[in-house]
Amino acid sequence: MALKLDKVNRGPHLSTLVASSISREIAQGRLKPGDQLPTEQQLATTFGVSRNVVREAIARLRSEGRIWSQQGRGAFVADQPNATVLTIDYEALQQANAFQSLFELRGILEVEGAALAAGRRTDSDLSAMRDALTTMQAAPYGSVMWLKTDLEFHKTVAAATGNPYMVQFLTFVSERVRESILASGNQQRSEDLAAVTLGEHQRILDAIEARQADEARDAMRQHLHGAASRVGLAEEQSE
Amino acid sequence: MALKLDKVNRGPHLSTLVASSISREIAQGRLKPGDQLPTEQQLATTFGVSRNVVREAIARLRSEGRIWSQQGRGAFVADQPNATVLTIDYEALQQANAFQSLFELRGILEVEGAALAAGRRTDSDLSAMRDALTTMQAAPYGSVMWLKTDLEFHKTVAAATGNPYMVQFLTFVSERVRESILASGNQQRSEDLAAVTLGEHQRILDAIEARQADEARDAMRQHLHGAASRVGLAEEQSE
DNA sequence: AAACCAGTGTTGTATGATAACCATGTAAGT
DNA sequence: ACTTACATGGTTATCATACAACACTGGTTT
Repeated sequence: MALKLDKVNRGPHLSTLVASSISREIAQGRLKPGDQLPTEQQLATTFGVSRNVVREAIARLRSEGRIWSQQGRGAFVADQPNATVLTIDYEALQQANAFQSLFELRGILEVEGAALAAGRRTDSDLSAMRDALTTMQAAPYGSVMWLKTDLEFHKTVAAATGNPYMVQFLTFVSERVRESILASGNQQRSEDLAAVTLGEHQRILDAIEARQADEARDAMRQHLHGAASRVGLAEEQSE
Repeated sequence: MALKLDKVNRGPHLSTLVASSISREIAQGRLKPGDQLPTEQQLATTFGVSRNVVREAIARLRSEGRIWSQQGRGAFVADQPNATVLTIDYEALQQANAFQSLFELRGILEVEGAALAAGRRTDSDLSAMRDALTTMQAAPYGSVMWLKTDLEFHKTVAAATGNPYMVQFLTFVSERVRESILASGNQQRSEDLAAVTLGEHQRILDAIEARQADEARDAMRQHLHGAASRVGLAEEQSE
């Protein structure tokens, strides 16, 4: 059975392909809330897979709250999607403007988070941030270890806000952003950039240590601005 | 009159039970990151279900990023959970400080979103916001319709940013916040409050129409401040 | 010692069958 | 006329089995 779907190589599981395909139908409005999906048998034949695979895809979509199903009736598109879960489509992020939007959202959270952190940080928060910074200094610029500790530093800043959801959301968004950066692979390597980045981090740390919210906000904003250009984001937003 | 019998007697699917059971094992540390899960066959026999059901449960957990599996090797507990999906525990939100944290996060997104909207809104964005405001005027304060259009207004503001993720995140967070408010049920009813709330909305709308970002930010901040007190949030944050 | 190779276990997929359930129509009973 | 019971077809939920693809292991050969 040669599957002649879109050559989406993401995830070698057929159920993943089927799930994202149905999900796309919903997102693009070809399947509206309340609509009944084709029967599992029909889906199986149209996708050229077994009914079992379709069921795994359905189970996934159901757990994401996108559809609901009832025995003897069928499967239907849920009225309010994302009822309990928030997901970000990996493939959609490959488009530049989508990535830029997510980066912007991350920026808002980071910048305001830094300001909050400046007002609330404890001494243990501070030492955690320092630790992350020193380990980042040891790692070579652009390496996996470097990126990891970079994210760790930002996470410690978020943690200093004392707002657990801030940590959760920021981690989630940053993770998606990092994935896209790694996938696109346009990461310049240079020791100069390492020093610049570390300096920006240091400035954030200093501001938070001094409990200066505005300065922290500004430092974070500048850091993200620098990070955007380093990654090759146009950033032609008017202000 | 048919009374509301056990509506959920219709047991959740077996795959859901299996999935949550495995999920609990992970959450409670009996299955640590990196650990290999029992084989599908073993899980099937221990749970007393078919291997097919186990596979649907696995598919679900895999989509949630909790586990990963490889053909010929087995399934393993993922190092970092919540890789692709973001969830918010409904139970945890019942605690006041958790709710307050989520409200704070929502505030950041709303306030900065309003500022962005002021810089980017189109005329159609503006008319959508006006429509939401007029329908809200017609609904009685505190009614379901009122809450719905209230959320709709905020969604139109988010849409005016042109950032789809802003809409997605804000909708998700606001939905959780609204659920908690409805559950707690401490919603005072008063015509005065309706007028006040509508006035706040109007001010936001005017600022966005005039493309004044700072004013929009301030108006939204004040609106949320008012909404917080109306819901009975202490809000003793220092600034 | 390194490369090859067969065997075994596991996941991924396909296929068929059965039970539970829903919706609808029709006949029987009141 | 109205309700109840039954029959029928369609759908999901679940089970069972079989095969293909892949990973790992250990022995054999080179």
